[in-house]
Amino acid sequence: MDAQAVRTGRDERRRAILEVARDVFLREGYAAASMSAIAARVGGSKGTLYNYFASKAQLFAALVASECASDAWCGLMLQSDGDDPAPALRQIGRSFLDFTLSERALKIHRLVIAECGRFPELGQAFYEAGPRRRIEIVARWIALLSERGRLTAPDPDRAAMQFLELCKSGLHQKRLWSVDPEPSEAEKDANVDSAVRVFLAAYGVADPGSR
Amino acid sequence: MDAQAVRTGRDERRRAILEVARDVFLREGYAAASMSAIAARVGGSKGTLYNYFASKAQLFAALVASECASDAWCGLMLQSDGDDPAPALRQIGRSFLDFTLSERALKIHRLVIAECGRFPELGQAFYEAGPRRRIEIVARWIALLSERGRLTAPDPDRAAMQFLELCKSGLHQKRLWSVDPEPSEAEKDANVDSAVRVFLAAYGVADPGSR
DNA sequence: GTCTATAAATGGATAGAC
DNA sequence: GTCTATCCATTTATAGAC
Repeated sequence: MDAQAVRTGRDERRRAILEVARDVFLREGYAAASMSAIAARVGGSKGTLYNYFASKAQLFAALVASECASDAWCGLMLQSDGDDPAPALRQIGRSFLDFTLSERALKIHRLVIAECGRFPELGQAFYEAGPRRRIEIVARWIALLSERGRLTAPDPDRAAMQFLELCKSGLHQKRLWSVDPEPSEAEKDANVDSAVRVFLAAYGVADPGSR
Repeated sequence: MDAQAVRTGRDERRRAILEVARDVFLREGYAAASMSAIAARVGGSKGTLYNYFASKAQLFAALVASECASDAWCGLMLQSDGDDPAPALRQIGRSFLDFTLSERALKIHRLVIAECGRFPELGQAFYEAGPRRRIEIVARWIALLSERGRLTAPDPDRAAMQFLELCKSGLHQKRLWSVDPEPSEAEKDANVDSAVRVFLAAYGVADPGSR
């Protein structure tokens, strides 16, 4: 149908605009990014751009919303649910760290934090879609293993938060403040290993068989 | 002397400008803040402003540098060095949390993170003056107690990072993303208490006498 | 040193031809 | 729907009187 073709054509261009807008906003920040620059990089004109998004603020909001909806924003691999918590924790921690230290995650992290004063609802939305979601996934897993008697975590939510923070410890801050270029694989592994050790010292069960 | 009087007059005005600049930059962000607004709020004119700082970027850099030099940026109370680690840890954690969750710390945190792409050396400077300095203070204390046999932390630096991250866990993120208005005293205490528990489970020494 | 006035550029947003 | 051309506000930064 023609209507359908027009619809998909419009959607495609809309997506193209959002893609370019993401690049420009992430690189320049909200205030410094200009609609002119975005229009130029999309290839069209400013008139067309304003036909798709009524204002700069709305374009920015749409961009952040689409980013929230993306599954990539979760960044958590949680497949192994065997009985031994240690290897599963290591895998969770490592996939979390890989995602959370990626250039893409860091940039959007910086941008939303910078602008959540101007757009409070975006900060909230991002927290729910990202950190909060990850905490809940890990908390459910911890609760499950607690029921099975492989962990003793009376407050799974808190334990999950603590574990993820332990995995980040140091590395995320350094990257966020652009001090280190990027941590090595060995550094990441060391962080996760130590996090698992600390976590299990507090929430593990005495298991003489595995020692 | 006249020269001295002129010098202090200049320095005083310079300080006044920096004070206003801090307010404006923290509230608006770098790009959105305008030299006109700063000049107006200082009381003088733009001409005068440019007499003290050659450009917007240099004013911003001077502002951040003065903030780095401020002792307030440390935010760590470390007085009790008795033999029992638990109460000392609680005090360290609580003073750290009070500072790091304060409106002032959060705002400058957001600002520097937002602009460290444009001003990489500022991110570095702030990391050294803030997080890094706190970690070192705590690490030295942990090393001391390890020597005394009250803790078993083979890597004091890592242990210090982990402890501070544990204290923040959850609260700092939520505040940074402007989700929660401000945590209650009870919430802060609960976070620190749990952090101390986890930390001592991993790095404490078996001490039957205190059980 | 400090002011007023202004230059020069760029920003978001819109009008109107096609 | 898309383009060109433009409006109007605002920006950084400077010139020149005092």
